[in-house]
Amino acid sequence: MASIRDVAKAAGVSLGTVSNAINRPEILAPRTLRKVQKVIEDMGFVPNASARNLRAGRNRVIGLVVPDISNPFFTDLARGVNNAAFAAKYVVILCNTDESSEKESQYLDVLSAQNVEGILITPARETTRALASVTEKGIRLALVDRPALGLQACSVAVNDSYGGSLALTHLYDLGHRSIVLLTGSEDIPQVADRNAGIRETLNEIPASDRPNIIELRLDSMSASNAYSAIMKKLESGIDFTGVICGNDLIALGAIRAFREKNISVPEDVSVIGYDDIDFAGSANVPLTSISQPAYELGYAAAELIISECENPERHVHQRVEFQPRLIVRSSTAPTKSHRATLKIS
Amino acid sequence: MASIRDVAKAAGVSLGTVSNAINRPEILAPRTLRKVQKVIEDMGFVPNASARNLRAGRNRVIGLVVPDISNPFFTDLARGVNNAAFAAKYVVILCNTDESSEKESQYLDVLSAQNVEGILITPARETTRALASVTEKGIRLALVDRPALGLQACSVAVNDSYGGSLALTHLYDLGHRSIVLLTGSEDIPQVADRNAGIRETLNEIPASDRPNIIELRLDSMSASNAYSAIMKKLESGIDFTGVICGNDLIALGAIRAFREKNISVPEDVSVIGYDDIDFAGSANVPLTSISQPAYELGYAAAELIISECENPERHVHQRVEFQPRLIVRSSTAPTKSHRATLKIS
DNA sequence: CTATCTGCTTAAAACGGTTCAAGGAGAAAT
DNA sequence: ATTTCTCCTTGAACCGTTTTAAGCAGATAG
Repeated sequence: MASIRDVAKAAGVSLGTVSNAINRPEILAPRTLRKVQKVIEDMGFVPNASARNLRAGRNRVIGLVVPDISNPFFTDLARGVNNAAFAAKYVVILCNTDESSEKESQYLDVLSAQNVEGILITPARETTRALASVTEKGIRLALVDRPALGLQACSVAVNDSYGGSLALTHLYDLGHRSIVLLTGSEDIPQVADRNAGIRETLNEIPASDRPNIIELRLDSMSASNAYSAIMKKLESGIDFTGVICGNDLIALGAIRAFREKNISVPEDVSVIGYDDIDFAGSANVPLTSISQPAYELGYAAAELIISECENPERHVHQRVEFQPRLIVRSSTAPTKSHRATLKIS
Repeated sequence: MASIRDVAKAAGVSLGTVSNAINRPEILAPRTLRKVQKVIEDMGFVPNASARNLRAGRNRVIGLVVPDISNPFFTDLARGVNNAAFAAKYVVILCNTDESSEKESQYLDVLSAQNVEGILITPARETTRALASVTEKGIRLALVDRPALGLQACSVAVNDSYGGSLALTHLYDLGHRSIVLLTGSEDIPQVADRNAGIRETLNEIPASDRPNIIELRLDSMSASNAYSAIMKKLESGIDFTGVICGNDLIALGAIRAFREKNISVPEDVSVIGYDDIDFAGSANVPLTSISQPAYELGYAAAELIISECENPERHVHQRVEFQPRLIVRSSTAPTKSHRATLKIS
């Protein structure tokens, strides 16, 4: 590998001049500059990033730590991060923790050893300790889809509570007054927040008109689990007209169960998903869902941390919040009685 | 940030000894080792990777360049790469090229500036030139899901031709003799290979019994495109009993069209997908599909390149090929006439 | 003709590690 | 008591850059 010295020798200048040609071309005499640039070109010289980083203390690398890259939400997020980074000539190290906080803390060590300038993370649990030690090492942090619990850091999030509210309001407006809430464990902050949003919205409704909520918890938020849960629930008859699902796969699993029992969606039961995955619109019953701007989330987070890295002194930590959007498709409809009232009025 | 010198001072030893404590603990006297380790622990010292890399010429970083991380195939692949890397204490820089060969070559430059030890890549097009220049810089290369076109490099691939053959054979065995091939552009090597496999298998069948293939090309391999294509095809009646799809989304789109036209899957038409995405088994009609071991592919590729990095002299380039598997679910069945013959015999 | 200024270029000192030849301190052998 | 060994530890060189202070030459001014 050619080094800056080789270039200097070949160009007949000192090594400092070559460095200037690369980093501050404007201070060189035009003739010298051209001469050096030609040699660099000819030799295919690429400055060694390690040496550069060692000296300058910067390396244009950020880390992205996510719990599950297979989840389309995080895949989109990662795309956003990557594109924002690419635009700023940064590079991102992807760390997938498989929801394990042990792996997470190991990855944090690796990233700090790699000297990354910043870390974007969706912490598995309340990993505040490990995170604090990262910031102590001077690595900037931005929390994605989690609040910055007392940490000096930026954060980017989706308003999950509002997302829950959106779902409930939609079904409420369609006349649904008995609704199954088919979701995962409240250990997952997003789930907890959405449920909180649902309850809050519920309380704003006059008690007389307040929908009845039937909570069904799944161990794992998969289609097959949802299918079984609904099948079991249907054994004791059907005492609801709407289902709010923790994600789209759950919704699809539920719909499969309904179809099998000859319960029509949305005529008999309305089903609303969450995440608006790619396939939601092409599903057998195109799915009404809550869309999360995952790509934008990632893009914004990366921009935020990169601007902090470029301009540490002028940076102020901020909290960016994105709003989820209700995407209405064909899996939700007014209840029969609601349709009747609509006709009357 | 604490440096190795600070540790040395605090522990009352020389800086070389600290280095040895980290890299070759076995040569230190146990007492010294413990003393140094304690100080390292207390100070939370993490060696600076840039300095280390600068000196040692190694940094335990590999790059992964994929055309589309949103594609579940590449997502799984990335998970495999990440896990294999993690196990070997390597770290991976993820580069998503959005199928653009310009972005790809820019990423290759960035990676070589970052001094990565190796690059795993699924080249967008025939990018041989840019790749050759990468190997010249001493960066090791492994091709993923593409043959190593004359390059000195390892490669890891899935036998796509065999995958196509599997699909055709499955339908053939079920008695299908008129089959729609609903796929994307043959510019995509995988598509081309699968189709080649199909044609090859076709030619091995006696002409008298050879299925008729109706090729339908989609601009983009999405569910909605597939839906429209099938709807249009059905306008001119139904002259086929089976559909081989370029991927699972296509299959799901096709099934939606059939359902809408009251054509039953698999009674009237058998549909087979490709990729065996996560959701395939939970779909409304659980999908028969060809499963690609994407995770294993990634894992193997990463292992391969890491072993090459660790042991350059002892390494011989190899070509690893994985076989796709047929996963039979409920979207394929014997044709009516075939069922009849089965009953007779 | 000397003094001052301007505009480039250069030499040398970091940056934070790894590695290796050389040194030192005990223990064992003579 | 001296020599020889063994086992650790040490100091210094080096990796490839960036950066800064100093140097040099030519131009302008006095």
